[in-house]
Amino acid sequence: MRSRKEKWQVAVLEILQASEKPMSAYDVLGELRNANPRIAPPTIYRTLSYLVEKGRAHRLESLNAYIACKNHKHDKSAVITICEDCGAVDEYVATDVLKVLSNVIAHSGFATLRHVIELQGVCENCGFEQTSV
Amino acid sequence: MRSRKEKWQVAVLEILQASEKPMSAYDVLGELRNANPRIAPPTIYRTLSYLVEKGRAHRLESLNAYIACKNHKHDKSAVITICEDCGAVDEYVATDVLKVLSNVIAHSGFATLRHVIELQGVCENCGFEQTSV
DNA sequence: TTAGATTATGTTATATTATAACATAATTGT
DNA sequence: ACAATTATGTTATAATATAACATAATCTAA
Repeated sequence: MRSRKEKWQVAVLEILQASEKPMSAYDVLGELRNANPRIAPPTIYRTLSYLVEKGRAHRLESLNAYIACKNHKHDKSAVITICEDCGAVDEYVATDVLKVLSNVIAHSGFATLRHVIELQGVCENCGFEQTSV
Repeated sequence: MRSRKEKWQVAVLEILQASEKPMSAYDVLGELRNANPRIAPPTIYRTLSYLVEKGRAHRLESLNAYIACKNHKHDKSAVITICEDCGAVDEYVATDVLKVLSNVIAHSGFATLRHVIELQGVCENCGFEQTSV
C-alpha cells in the first residue's frame, strides 16, 4: 500500500515547495482542490503529518503553518527563523548549540526527544530596509 | 483605566497558577464562568495576551495552551520542557545557550527579537518509571 | 465638571484550525 | 481468492481564535 498515499505526499510537497511563504493546511487544501475538488481536510492533515514525520516538511507551531524542508538532510530538528516583517522563513541546522541546550536541561533529568525552535525577528532584507529609512 | 483590566488579569493568573497542567484558553474560560457566566472568548484571549506580553504567563505554541510563569524574573524567553508522558511542563532559563544560538543565526543577517523553544521528551519522574519496568 | 478623546470591555457572530468516527477501497500476505 | 491490514473518503463536529462593532469606564484638558 503505497501509491495512493505517496500520490498525495508528492502533490502536497510540490505545493509547499512552490510557495515562498508558509502555508496553512487549508491553503494547501485550496490548491489541491484545483485538481481534485472533493478532497477533504483529514486527507490533507494526514498527508502533512506524514511529511513532517519524515522530515520532508516542517510545521511552524507559532504560525499553525507548514513549509517544505529545504535542507538536504531533512533534519527534523531544524531551527526556524520567521521574519515578522515580510513573513520569510528560513531553516538552520545548529546541532552543536542544540546539543548543549539539551544537555543543560538534562541536568534536571529531562530527556529531550524533539524540539520546536522558532526564532521571530527581522530578516536581513527587512533589516536593511529599516536602517536605510 | 486599570482596575477592570487588572481584575481579569489577576483572576486568570490565579487560575493558571492553581493548575498543575497547561490550560487551553477555553479551559480558563470554563473556570472563569463559575464566577461570571457571561464572559466570552475575546475577553479571555485579550487577558492571556496581556499576561504573555508582560511575561506573567507563557503560551505553549506546540500545545495551544498557557501556563503561569514560575520564574521570578518573568523572562519572556524561557525554555519550556513538556513531558509527553504525563504532560508536566517546566521552565528553564538558559540565557547563555540562547545567546549563542541567536549569534549563530545572526551571521546570516537575522536579528532575533523573540523565540519559541519547546522541548518535548520525558521528564525525570516518567523516565524513572520507564526504566524500572 | 464636563465634553471629547481614548482605551477597555461586552457581545454577537463567524473565521480558522483540527480531529472523531465510521464506511469504503486498495494492498498485502498466505 | 480470502482474510487481515492499512489507507482513503466522507460526514460531521470539535477546538481554537478573531472581526466587528456597541457600550462603558477612564482620562485630559478647557
